[in-house]
Amino acid sequence: MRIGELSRATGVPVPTIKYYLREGLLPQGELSSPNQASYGEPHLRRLRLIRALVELAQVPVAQVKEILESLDSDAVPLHEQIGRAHRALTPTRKPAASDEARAAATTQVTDLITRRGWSVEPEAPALGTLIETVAALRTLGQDNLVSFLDAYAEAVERFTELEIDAVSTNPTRDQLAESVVIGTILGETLISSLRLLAQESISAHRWKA
Amino acid sequence: MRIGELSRATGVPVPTIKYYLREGLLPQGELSSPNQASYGEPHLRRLRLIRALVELAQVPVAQVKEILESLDSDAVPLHEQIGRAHRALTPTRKPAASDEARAAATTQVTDLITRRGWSVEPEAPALGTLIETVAALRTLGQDNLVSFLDAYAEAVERFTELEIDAVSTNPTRDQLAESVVIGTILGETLISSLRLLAQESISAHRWKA
DNA sequence: CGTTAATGGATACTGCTACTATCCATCACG
DNA sequence: CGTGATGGATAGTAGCAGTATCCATTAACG
Repeated sequence: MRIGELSRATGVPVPTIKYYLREGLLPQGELSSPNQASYGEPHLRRLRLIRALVELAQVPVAQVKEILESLDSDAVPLHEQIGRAHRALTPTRKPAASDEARAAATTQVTDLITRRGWSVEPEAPALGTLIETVAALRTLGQDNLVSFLDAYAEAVERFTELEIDAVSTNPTRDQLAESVVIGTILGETLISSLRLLAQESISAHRWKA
Repeated sequence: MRIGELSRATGVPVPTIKYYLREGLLPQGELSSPNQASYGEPHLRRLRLIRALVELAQVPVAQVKEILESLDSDAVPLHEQIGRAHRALTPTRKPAASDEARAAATTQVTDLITRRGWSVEPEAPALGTLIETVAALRTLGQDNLVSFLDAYAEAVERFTELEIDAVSTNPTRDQLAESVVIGTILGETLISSLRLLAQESISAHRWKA
């Protein structure tokens, strides 16, 4: 397959594919002559994955690169691969909430984690986001929403477990890792759309006319 | 309150506040002289909301503006207000999936909606995203994840209902609308962090060393 | 009452991201 | 042999989210 066919098969413009090659998102094709390379099935799959992450899930290109690198490093254990992907997904945010608000949110969140028996290391990237979010919700006067933390956590735990079971049927380690990452990222887009639809439906029943 | 105090109270730099004023995200303060304006409690709340949406939820400034406008238009019915916010949140995406893939995804999604008895208009902004996501998942060979659509939908429906009940305790219509919008957007950040944590925990139990 | 610092308003500039566009020296194919 | 595509390099672009600068006031302190 040459670059043009790759482009036709996916709808991605040739210059964009060249850009992904430059950035190292897409591995180089095999060179048969100084200006002739051939791409295979893996390139096609990879390119589709890139587009799904960039377009649908709105993941920045730089982070897609990190995620793909974590997928390709099959020397490291699976749990660590997932950790890297998580880190790539979580922007390091400077603390915005006030100190008191964050302190309160921190205890609430750690309590929740203890209550659910989750084993989460204190440097988990998502922890900071969760704490800041809880703090922000309180500061914005939405304490009643915060009171659902447990309900959210339970629901999330339930289907994350389902998801990991499903994904565990993958034959090879590589495919398993890929499924986890795709599931994490596209799963989020999925859930978020479902949420909007559910909301629209409920809002229609409750408040329409 | 003058702009400097607003800045000190929120940690947002003065030039940034000026920028939000320029862009119409933040209403003008009351002018007492040609170069002296005073801002009140509402401005403070509004500014905090803007920062939460921009920083935590990563909503683009232009869309925050639309969302705030939908909140401020209290002449229109609540359901329509929510619809506008949803529209602001959903980027109009050009179809990326192949026609067959999208057709299949479309029937699957509409079936789901019928099954759940949701009332969703066909132009609902989230519908397109959901369909494209399902199509992408199939194209990427993740059919087993798609098989959870129903489980996701059920869980989502359950806590969306809870959420709306909670939010309905708000005394005024304005506050209700604001709560719905904050809940929709920050709730998503919340769920997404919880999901990462749950995943980390389960992955630790299952695959660590 | 004079001086210093802050303010509102306008305009310009910056850094970053995700591409596009252009060029050019090969190749492949009819 | 000519035409069009290719790989590779370099340069340019549009949009976004602020920053920076300037200016003519005005507030606040000593």
